[in-house]
Amino acid sequence: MPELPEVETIKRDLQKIILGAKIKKVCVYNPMVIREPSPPVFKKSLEGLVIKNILRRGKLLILELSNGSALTIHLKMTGQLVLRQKLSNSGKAKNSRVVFHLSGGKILDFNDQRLFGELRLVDDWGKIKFIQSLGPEPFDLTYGDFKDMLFKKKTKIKPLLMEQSFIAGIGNLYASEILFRAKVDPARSAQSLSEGEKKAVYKEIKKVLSKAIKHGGSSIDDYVRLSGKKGDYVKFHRVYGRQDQPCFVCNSKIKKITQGGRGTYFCPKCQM
DNA sequence: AATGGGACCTGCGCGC
DNA sequence: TGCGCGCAGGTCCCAT
Repeated sequence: MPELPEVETIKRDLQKIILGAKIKKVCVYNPMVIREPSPPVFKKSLEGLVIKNILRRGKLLILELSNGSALTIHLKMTGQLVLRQKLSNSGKAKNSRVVFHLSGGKILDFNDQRLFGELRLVDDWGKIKFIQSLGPEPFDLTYGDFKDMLFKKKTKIKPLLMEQSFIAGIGNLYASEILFRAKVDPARSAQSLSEGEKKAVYKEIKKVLSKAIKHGGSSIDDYVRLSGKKGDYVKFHRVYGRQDQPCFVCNSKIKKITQGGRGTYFCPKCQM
């Protein structure tokens, strides 16, 4: 499940491999993932453009193109961007939805089992509603900002960390991991955190995300890097996916609860 | 403002 | 072996 570290990893991989490449041909195998414009216009407009810049905002990838437009890619749950050496006779892999044939013989495959992923071609990516609704990037955040943002927030801290309009880029997995390391109960009301706890959460947001980026993200389920290789951060997970297993710190059983329809993992002793 | 639910999808693992 | 079910979680949307 791609969150900020996974998307950032893909962004950096893309910068090394496809920056400056020309989009020669676009093959659409499932038009459902193209949100705008219509799939035929999407395909026709993209062909011939050069990839000038590659950015990330929250969990969204942004490819700026030579005519000033931008291709945005949201991987949602199961989306993958994979560089293929070659494809089978059908021209696609199992879940290829859109395949970009680039100059230099590079093939970029947008693969997405569950079809939640979204591609858009827009004139001005700053005007995308989703972008405008995003909160600050975690790495741009000062502690003063963060403290102000928590002020009078009654919401539980864990769902709050996942709210993209609050902070951009944190999803279900990293929210649990951050709170474990900060020793904060995920069910606590955000405004009830002590100064020390707020500071701990703030610090762990940056620490966990940057370490995860350093290790190429977390490959559980579908996420892979551009090369098809897995991200390495799973070995640092302390709570995510570990219900009923012993806490690495105190040996208590890790618990799983549901918050806002999502699984939350935590240690009932370390995070009292 | 906060919270809960459903919707969008598919494949997997479970129990029977 | 096979069927049906619940579950995974990013985001939007609606209801309370």
